[in-house]
Amino acid sequence: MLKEERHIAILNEVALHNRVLLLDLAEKLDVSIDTVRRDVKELDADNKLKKVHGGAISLGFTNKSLPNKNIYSLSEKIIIAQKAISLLKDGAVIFIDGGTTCMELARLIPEHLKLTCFTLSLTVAMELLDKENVIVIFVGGQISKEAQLAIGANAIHNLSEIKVDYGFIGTGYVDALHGLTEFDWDIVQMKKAVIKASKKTVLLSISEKLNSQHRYKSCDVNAINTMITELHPENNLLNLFRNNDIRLL
Amino acid sequence: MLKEERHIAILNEVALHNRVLLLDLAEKLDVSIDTVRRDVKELDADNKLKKVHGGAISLGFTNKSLPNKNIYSLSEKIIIAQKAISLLKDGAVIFIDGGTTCMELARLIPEHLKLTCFTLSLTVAMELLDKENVIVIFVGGQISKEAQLAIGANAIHNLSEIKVDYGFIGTGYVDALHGLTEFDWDIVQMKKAVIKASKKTVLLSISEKLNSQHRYKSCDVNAINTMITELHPENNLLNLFRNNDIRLL
DNA sequence: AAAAGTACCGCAAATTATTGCAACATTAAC
DNA sequence: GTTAATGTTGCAATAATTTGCGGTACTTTT
Repeated sequence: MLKEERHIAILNEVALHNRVLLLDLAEKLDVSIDTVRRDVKELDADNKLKKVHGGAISLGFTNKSLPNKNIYSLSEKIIIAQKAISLLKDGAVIFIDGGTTCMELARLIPEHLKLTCFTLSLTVAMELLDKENVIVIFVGGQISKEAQLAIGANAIHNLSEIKVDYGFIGTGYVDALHGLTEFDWDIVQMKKAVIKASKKTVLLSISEKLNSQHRYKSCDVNAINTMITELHPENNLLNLFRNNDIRLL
Repeated sequence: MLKEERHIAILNEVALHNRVLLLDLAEKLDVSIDTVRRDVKELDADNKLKKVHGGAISLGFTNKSLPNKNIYSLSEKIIIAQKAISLLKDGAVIFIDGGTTCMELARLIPEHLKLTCFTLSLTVAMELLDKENVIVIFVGGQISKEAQLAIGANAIHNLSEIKVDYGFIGTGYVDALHGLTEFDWDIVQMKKAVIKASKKTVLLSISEKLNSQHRYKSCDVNAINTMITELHPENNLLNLFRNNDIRLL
């Protein structure tokens, strides 16, 4: 077998599976592992793939995670944010949660829209400062370093004194049976307070989070009035959520 | 499973749920927890995520990396901030105002110093998040778009319920005769509330602001306990302030 | 203060890489 | 056609990396 043939075959495998073990390649191509190793080394030098310990990985696969600046699943989140914005009319009083999806919501609020926005999130508040027609109210309290948002008794108390038209929240995990769950106890307390402070609660979640759960529960799914994913409302993945009186968007 | 594969999988999980336990990762990836720990350590070193006790959290849009704007008279402000920091001891409870000088103070707080910091400023709060030993409490309220800090009745009321050891404030204008003055009525109200909430008030001001005034008055100069400029305390420019019982630094 | 959970260190085993070398094939030159 | 030069391949010895485990130190929680 010619070297060129092998190179093409190797690139094929990598393109197909995103990753390949040298041992598998050696077996498949029926050459020694040393040869495969040398081949992969060359291909790596030519930037055709990335050689790693024990195998090779497709460039596309690795590059995707390199630009860390980019928000994970940004395009899906933009779809979600736009659906959420379609709910809003001038004069609405809303709450915007933290998290990247809610951040997109904040970012995509149109300039002309007149809103009053409550938030617990420093970054969301910063983002909203650019919106000429948005009144921003930060619900004070101790700031969680990890989540970059206000938590604690004071924040909860402050929330207890308001009632917004829409509360847009994210969640760490969501499951039709187990409801909205989180990793952090503190965060759960905040979600509960937000839900209580909202006439209508709108959940923003990318579909990848569906059917996952963690230790602490924020609420049941039917505590949510509207659920927005990047999927079409009729999508089969949402079937489990169709039973409850949830509006799917 | 290749190491790179795991790295990508870990970043996915972190991006998806913001936070994950090492134990969960170990189970999901079917490797020992030591391996996951080492992986997370590497990813942390590469600034792909943040490793925390027991798990990892997403950098997300945490990566503030705000372009260090050209701050006017930065070197003077650094001198002032360092003098201010010399007042602080472990366990102190302080308030930090908005403005670029106070921002420098926040930025230059040493890592080891254990503080509880109240603030009205979004940017100061963001800056303080990086300080491991600083508890950050944001005094909530409506956010002024220009000043990027909380103003209004709610914020003032919140301030009325606290008493900090040191209140570090800036001012728009300062004059020995006319005291501290501002351009904005709203801001003056906040300064007053901060002074009331501080056992000792420390004014941070570059010398360029000395002997200037504007329309609304926050307080008289002798309402200030300590005044810090970039000048040596014996400098003649400070003569007018030496009369009052102000400590010059 | 005690207990549980977590992190760090060093070690040994397993896996993978590298290197030098010999065998073989291919190419080029005479 | 023969020879020398070059390139390729497989092998073996050695080096490096990776991984899980045990012990210990450190954190957090109770």
